[in-house]
Amino acid sequence: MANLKYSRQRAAIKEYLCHTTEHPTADTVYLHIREAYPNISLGTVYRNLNLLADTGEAIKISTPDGGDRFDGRTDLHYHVICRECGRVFDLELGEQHIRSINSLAGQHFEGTVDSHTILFYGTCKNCLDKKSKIR
Amino acid sequence: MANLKYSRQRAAIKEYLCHTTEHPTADTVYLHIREAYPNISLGTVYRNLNLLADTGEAIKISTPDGGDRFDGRTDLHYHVICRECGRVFDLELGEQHIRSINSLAGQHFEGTVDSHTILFYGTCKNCLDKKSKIR
DNA sequence: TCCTAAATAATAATAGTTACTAAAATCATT
DNA sequence: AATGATTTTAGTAACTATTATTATTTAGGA
Repeated sequence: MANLKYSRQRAAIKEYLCHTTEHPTADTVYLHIREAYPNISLGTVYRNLNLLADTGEAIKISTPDGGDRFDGRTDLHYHVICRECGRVFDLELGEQHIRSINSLAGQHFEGTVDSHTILFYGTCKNCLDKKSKIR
Repeated sequence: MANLKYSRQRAAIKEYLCHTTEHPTADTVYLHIREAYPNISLGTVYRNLNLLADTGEAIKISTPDGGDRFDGRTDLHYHVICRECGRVFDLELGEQHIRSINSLAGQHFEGTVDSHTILFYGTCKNCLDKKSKIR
């Protein structure tokens, strides 16, 4: 499965993902990496993002609107989408909660459950502050 | 918001969604409704599915691979995707669990959390049986 | 340095979905 | 039942996100 060769482009993409918390889309990654590698192609970005997701070096987050987003943080955690600004935030509940949600689900399903993703919806601190200023 | 006029096509789509548990994609709905309304167009299906989702008469489920799926069951519940066959199943944990997951998340987030969706991954009973026969 | 496999940029192609428009259907009012 | 304002439709074009193709370049072991 892993006949991977080093590439500057992939290294730059991983580097970027690991140092941002904005959960960028492929296109956002593309626009960013482009500053250092002006001829990088969008296809290369997609291929490497999927590669990183396959090797567990990144996480792909499916959101209902807009394209998929990517996260360089790979420990088990969840995400909150702010309904106001659309930004995606990390949310950590702790492994014991994650496991208990899985087993709870397993008890209610005629089969096995081994993992899950949760997408929370709400309003981020920033947008709450903005709203309270208007009132 | 609601200047809705009746349409046979929308009624048929809702009827179908309410009587199936297969969580069809827009295309699957299209192929089905076509049997009764051979000239219905895919655009009409999409428009009505989104309309039903907007009015709360159906739920739109975003899955990582393939198109969105729709569910005529509108009470709060979750979904399990079988990794083997790709089918989507309903899973009910009960309102108290749903609320407690929301409030737990709220405690770990600098903002407010008002809802969430969970997508569980596992293996359905059918596929477990098939696997055990092979061994 | 040479060679092979992998990665790239550029482009074409695909999937899923939304937008547009003239014609048809709905439905309240006559 | 006919009128008319509004919505919905079918058909089609357009768009967005993503994957596939391919000739060229690059990585890295022998």
